[in-house]
Amino acid sequence: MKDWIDRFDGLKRLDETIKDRLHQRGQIRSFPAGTLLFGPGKSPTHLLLLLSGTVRVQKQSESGREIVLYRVNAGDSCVMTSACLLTYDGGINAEGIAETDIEAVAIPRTEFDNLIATSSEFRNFVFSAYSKRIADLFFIIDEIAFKRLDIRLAQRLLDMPAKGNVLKITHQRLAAELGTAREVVTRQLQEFQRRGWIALSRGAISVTDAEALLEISNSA
Amino acid sequence: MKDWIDRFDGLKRLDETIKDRLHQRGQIRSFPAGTLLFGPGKSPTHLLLLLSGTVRVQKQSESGREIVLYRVNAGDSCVMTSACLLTYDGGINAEGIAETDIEAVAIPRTEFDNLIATSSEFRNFVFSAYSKRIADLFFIIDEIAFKRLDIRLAQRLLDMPAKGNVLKITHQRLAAELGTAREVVTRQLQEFQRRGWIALSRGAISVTDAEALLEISNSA
DNA sequence: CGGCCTTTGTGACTTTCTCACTTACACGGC
DNA sequence: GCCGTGTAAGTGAGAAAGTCACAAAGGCCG
Repeated sequence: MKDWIDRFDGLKRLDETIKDRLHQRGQIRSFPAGTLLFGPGKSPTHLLLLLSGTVRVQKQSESGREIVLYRVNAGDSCVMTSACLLTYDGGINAEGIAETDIEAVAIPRTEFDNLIATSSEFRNFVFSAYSKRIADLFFIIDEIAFKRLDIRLAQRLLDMPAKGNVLKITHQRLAAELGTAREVVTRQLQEFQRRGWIALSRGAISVTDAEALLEISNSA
Repeated sequence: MKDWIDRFDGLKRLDETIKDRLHQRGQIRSFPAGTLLFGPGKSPTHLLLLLSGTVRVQKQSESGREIVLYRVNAGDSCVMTSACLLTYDGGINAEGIAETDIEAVAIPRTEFDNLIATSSEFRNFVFSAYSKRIADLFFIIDEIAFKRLDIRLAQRLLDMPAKGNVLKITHQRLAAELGTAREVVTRQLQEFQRRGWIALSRGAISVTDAEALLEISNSA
């Protein structure tokens, strides 16, 4: 696993000296799918740069329901959680979960601080990662507050990673993706099925008319 | 306006040299209430440190509705918008508006970068400002997705700055605070009035039973 | 095959949103 | 004082979304 650095757009242009130090101090780690990377009571101690797999960041509400906030993909970094949640311990109860098996480079906090201080490219990398996350958050606030559920559901069905056109996902999880209740998702899915756009089965949804889904998902 | 620096918790402990530089490079500015500080087409060029007044950051949805994302108060900084939106121009369409007359210290972008590089205290200041904002965003996502409107409305009525117990605010604006529709707010306010908790008049709401509002606002 | 756990399905009801108007208020000009 | 003219607030009807409390499958394992 050499030269993982060049997999990160924002890091390519770092000085050679800095790259060396990153290589030296960053530890490559892997975690199996399902690992809780950080969460209430488990604050992150390292900046994670994702080499492969995806991390899902979600929030539990008091009522036990949950909502997906954003995902970190290969090539992205967990900047927000790492840099941020370190300074502020006032109980952000979001959690990060390895959605697939993942590989990541872990950079210790002190080294992170060091890099920020020495490299303007690295600063750029970090701040633009922040921006992206914040844009994501703004986006989902907008969606939850103002968009119709059928549209959002259709979008998710199209976005979701699928094998062939079959998604392996439960209604419960889809509800968490959208920040709504399971029953609502079930009913909406039934409506889609009734219209012949999808076919439902236990733990899986197969998309039979992606066109139609796309059309409705663009309809606002 | 000397020693504004000490008004910011996170900056008190800066080195004297750094403080001097801040004094030198930061320009004190004031803006009247209603000024658009940044927004679509007006990206921020400075980091603003608020000395007095409050800034409201909100987002317009495509449908024309709006929702308040967070507020920046005296002693806070517009870190998010400044540092962040500079690196990322992918159209974050949030806007910052002076809600009252405000006074702020403006730090040019280059100087900001410089400070980040040289002072670990400043880094801390910035990152913890970020954390706070992000925590705010997580919080409102949670609220919008899961909390009942009557409860949220009651909370806002209590939080809102009031003279005596009269709030000068329109239903429209309250709706934006909560990310909902005006009619919904109107009806809910009527219900509160019917119960004798508030009295409504054009452009103003007077709270007559704060106890009751408090009780309902804690009821979940 | 019979438990047992997870996932789905449903009815009945409440809350919230939307649309399309109507009514009230406030202020400035005449 | 009366009259426009905006802005703010009120309303009815119907649709969408969320809640609650169960009922029915589906799979897996002994």
